[in-house]
Amino acid sequence: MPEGPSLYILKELLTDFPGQDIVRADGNVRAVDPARLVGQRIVAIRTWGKHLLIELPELVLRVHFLLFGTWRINERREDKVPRLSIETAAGDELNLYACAIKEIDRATFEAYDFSADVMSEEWDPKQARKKLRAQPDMLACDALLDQDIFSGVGNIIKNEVLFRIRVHPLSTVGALSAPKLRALVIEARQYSFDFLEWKRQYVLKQHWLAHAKRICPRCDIPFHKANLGRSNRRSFWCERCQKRYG
DNA sequence: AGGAGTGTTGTGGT
DNA sequence: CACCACAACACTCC
Repeated sequence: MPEGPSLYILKELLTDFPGQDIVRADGNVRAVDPARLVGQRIVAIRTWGKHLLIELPELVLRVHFLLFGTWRINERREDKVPRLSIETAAGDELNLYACAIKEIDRATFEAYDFSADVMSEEWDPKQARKKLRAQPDMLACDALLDQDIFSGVGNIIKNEVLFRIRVHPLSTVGALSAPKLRALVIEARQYSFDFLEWKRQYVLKQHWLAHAKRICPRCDIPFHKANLGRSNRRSFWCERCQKRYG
């Protein structure tokens, strides 16, 4: 469940946790000693793209769910041992599974640039365009997955955004017209919020137009499918309606 | 049953 | 040093 919108939903589900004291912490996490968390108060919970940040007085936990990570709130999976399980004085419980958890230092925490997070109120499209213009040779399919530019965008969003704006994944960023570059940035956020709403309604998959699809819904011809770019991730595109720039 | 994938990091080779 | 390919991680679904 790891693209930005899913983390946004997770953060919403955790609104009761800030201000609460941790009374129990355990799990098979290796990089952090759960015992250290006991007695600390949860100061804040934030997300940056696909990162969940749990701020405590003495440390900040960075949780990344990678490809397979899951969570349960006020319930447990019967079949899996949590990577980390936290219980608060009020009896709320957060269980994290199959994720990468590490402690980050204060400076790293404070250096997070929320203007790069497509889900953030601080999202700054102008900054994103500036970063894109600075890397003209970068492929469109790589640009969208670059977490320093579009934090929170994952492979599904990548494919859907490129389809929406009719841009071929192998286009170079520098060859995009100003309006296309603008559209890329606008849709990266817009689609992410569409993703969010569909995810809430459990109807995300049925709204996919390109990702994992075989036929272009606009042209009714087969999509092309290949692992493209430096990221070498799955791309689905229509040779007829997605123009290749550059 | 086997394989692929909503992701990232680290290692080792060229 | 830059760039790459690939492994590892770990789970669900087709």
